[in-house]
Amino acid sequence: MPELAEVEYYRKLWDVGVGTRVLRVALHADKRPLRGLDPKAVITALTGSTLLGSEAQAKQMLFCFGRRGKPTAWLGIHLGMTGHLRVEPSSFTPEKHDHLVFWQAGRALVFTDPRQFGRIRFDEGGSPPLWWTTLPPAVTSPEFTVDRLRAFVARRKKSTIKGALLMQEFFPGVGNWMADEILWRARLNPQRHSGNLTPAESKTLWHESRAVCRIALETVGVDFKDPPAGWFFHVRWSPKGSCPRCRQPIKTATVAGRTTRWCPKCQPENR
DNA sequence: CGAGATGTTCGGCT
DNA sequence: AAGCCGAACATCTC
Repeated sequence: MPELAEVEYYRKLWDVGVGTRVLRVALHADKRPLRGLDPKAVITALTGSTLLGSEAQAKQMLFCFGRRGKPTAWLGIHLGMTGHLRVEPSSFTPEKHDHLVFWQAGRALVFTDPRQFGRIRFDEGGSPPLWWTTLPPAVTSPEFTVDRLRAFVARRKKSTIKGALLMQEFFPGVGNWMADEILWRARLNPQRHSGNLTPAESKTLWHESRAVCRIALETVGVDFKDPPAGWFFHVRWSPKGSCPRCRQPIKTATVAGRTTRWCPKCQPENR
């Protein structure tokens, strides 16, 4: 489920626990999401510490823990394909897929991931870890310029545009449904090669990437409500959907290894 | 029951 | 040699 905006939504769910001490930690040390992290190090560092705050970037979340108001440990969570966060009462008992639980007074903060493609990271220290501070510029940021996008698609000329949009190194946070939404709005066929985009098409791709990320964060990211009416989002979950603009039946194919849907009329192949 | 699922990583091939 | 593709990961749902 989780792309850019869903990740932001889940991050905020744990805000109720910010400023509060962690009384107990439970984790599934031998399961995939912990990726071999030393369970003792995590439990020792976080038990008795206070959740100081959190941030989301791309498909990643960073939770800061500390003592006496000073940061001492950093927990990263990537939700993978099926991960999510939630809050339970303090009487909560973890089940099979609850890989990480923080009990505080009156509540439990829970990370669940049945398919276990998610990933926990953990670092101690006074400042955010390198893997966090070196994430690429957000699509919605001023550093995400049309010139950088043109250079990127030119370099990835053998990749389909759909494939390029899924590359986290340049489009951090964009996932399968957002990529389809961006291409539909930009009227670009997902199977076209990145290297064939005209300068004008690259500019449209840049513009729509930013619009989709921004609006998704304002809707899905705030309270998990659907994106606005008229978005491709609403028809792309079934092969029988029709284009919100022209009512043409949409097409389905595997592009860049992912199920991809588009409007054959609005997004023609033209090579 | 089999296919496919909103993600990443790795190995193999060009 | 960079970069693309398909398979693998582990489980659940339709």
